[in-house]
Amino acid sequence: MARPTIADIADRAGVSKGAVSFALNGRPGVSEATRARILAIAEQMAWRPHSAARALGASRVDSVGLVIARPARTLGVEPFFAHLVSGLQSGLSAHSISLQLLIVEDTEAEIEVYRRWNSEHRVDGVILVDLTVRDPRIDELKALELPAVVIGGRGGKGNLPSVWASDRDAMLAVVEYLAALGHRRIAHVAGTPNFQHTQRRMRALRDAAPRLGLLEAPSLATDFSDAEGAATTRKLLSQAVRPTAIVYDSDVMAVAGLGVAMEMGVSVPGELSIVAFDDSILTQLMHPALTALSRDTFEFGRQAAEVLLEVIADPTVSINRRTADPVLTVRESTAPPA
Amino acid sequence: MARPTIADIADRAGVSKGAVSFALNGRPGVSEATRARILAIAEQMAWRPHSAARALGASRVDSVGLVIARPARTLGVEPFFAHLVSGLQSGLSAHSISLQLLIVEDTEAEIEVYRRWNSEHRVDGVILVDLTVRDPRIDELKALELPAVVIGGRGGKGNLPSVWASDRDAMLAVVEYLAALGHRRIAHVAGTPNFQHTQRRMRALRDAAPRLGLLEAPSLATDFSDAEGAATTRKLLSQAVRPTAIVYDSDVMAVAGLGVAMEMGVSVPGELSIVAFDDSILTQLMHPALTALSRDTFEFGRQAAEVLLEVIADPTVSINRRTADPVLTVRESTAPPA
DNA sequence: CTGAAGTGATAAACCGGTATAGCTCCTGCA
DNA sequence: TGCAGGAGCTATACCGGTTTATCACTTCAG
Repeated sequence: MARPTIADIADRAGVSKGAVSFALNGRPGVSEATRARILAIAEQMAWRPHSAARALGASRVDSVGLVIARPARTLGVEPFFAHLVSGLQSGLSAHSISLQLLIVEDTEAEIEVYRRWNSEHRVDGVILVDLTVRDPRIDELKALELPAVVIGGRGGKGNLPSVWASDRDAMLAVVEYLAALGHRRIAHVAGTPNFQHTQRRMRALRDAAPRLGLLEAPSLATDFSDAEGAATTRKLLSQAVRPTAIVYDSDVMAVAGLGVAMEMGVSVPGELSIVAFDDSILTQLMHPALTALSRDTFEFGRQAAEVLLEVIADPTVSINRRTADPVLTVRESTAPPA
Repeated sequence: MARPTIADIADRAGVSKGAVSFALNGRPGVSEATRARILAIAEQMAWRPHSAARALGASRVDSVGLVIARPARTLGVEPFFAHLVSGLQSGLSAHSISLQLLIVEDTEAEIEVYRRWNSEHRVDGVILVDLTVRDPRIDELKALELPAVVIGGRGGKGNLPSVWASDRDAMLAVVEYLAALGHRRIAHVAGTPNFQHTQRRMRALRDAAPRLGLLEAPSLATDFSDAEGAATTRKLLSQAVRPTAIVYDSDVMAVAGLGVAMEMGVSVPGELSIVAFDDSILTQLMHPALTALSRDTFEFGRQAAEVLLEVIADPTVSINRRTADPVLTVRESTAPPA
């Protein structure tokens, strides 16, 4: 037989389709004896639910979506997303729910995807990353009534459920460590100021500067690319009075920055300490290896999956789950200033 | 109205459900006038097909799958997959077909996924990557009668449709260039010998060695990790007579190798030339920047999508499409030997 | 003028599940 | 003895499309 249906099982067991459905879904309506018999037959016939049929009757699809709106070129190098996706899948597969992944060019296209997914009933909910200030996606998702979980920051004004770690505490951990080493001129090569996480980091640094007695603590915006990371570093190191430490908002930019330092003959960590705000093989392969802030992105994804499933089950709940803080992994790129 | 169905459209247009279905799918059975009227109403009501309903009646799901069996840690750093996925999606979205992406630990789990997808009718076909020698997936997919396209090599003994570039020609381009520079001792830090592409590269080097007058041209197997790449490099550079050039099967290993050269005081490209078999930001960020073989992975993915759709439409066709050869991007890590 | 073929449509079955109303026993209690 | 109530199961409607059998009507050839 090509592909058994519950009707086939019902025939074989001498019961009705309904009874089989009850038995397979573990809901009351059949005796334990009958249930066991049906389950045994289903097992033996290697029955699997037809996902489309199930999605048609009930209205869940057992599938959630993740849209990433970044140019693929940037993506390739960001270990963040690969780990996130793995974690999400690990959290979802326990409930045999699949993940739809889509990479698009911009937020506009991303919103279009949500509309389509929603109207075609392709997903039960979505995961949101890279929240921006006054993010248009929030209103859109509210309007569509599509369950969603925000990753990396609280759910914004729409108060969507979220899974987040404290960017503020992370930034504080970094600068407090640098200050303890004796650094007083610390620069911050930030990401896109439009992103909320970038803003939180900039604010944390600005707030901490007086308390730590920093003479200088500028945050410089970039587009997260290696090119702008390098350019910004070049500018910083060309000043009459250089910073003695630079904090980069991503591993890619930190690596680019290290390249500039070498090119300009600035020794790391002798004359300049470098810290990356994200850890990856990239930071470990460098010479010197870079001190970096490591987060458990896999676990992040797993928790996001969990929260999303709760939200799908009950769209009224509002969860804001804080995850473990990132930890500073000290390597060779940081030392007391000369 | 929450979500219009074809029944709603039929009501509004004063025709039957069947007529609406015919009109929307561009098949005969309705007059041009009626068709136009129905299409206008559907448009106005913002109707979208319910994917599950469609999948139930017909037996296509408008969704294809890609399973990657590699540890997520490796994945993050491989730009290859991000570009491939983007390319696939670009090729698929033109036909509004979605991509199911799954990352699993090993081939066994991968096969399990194919079985599940097939029995749950979740995908119309799949893309296969990292073909191994006597790959068990081929027989499995044949048995499941699940349309599939192999990426990166011909379809193996099962003769599955494929999209590929010539690893042989690529390797020849690299060693011929190195030989032309004057190198006679070239080592090859290869990947997993279990992978077909690794084998093809090893064979190409071995075959070309006599013709190019190479004194030495060993291929050393690794697991593609940065750790083994470094260890193998250390061994090569510890020999009494060192190779003057090393070709690495991946960008990550090449970077690790460069690190070892620096650590051992071997100047690049002065005493050692380095070539990476894959290009990425990684190779560009190094100092010196690495000479690398660049392939158009995005285009690769796009073509694979195209071929897969053809195979789904007609499972009997056997396409083996060869794509553009990779080109050697020369940077600072290669020079004539001392 | 009749029969055959073709056009444009409809009604109903169907895909594989889920949800529900209702039926048949059996048990317990007044 | 009678009846309420629940357990266990069946029959059937339903989800939103696609597909097929059928039918009314026109047209055209013989």
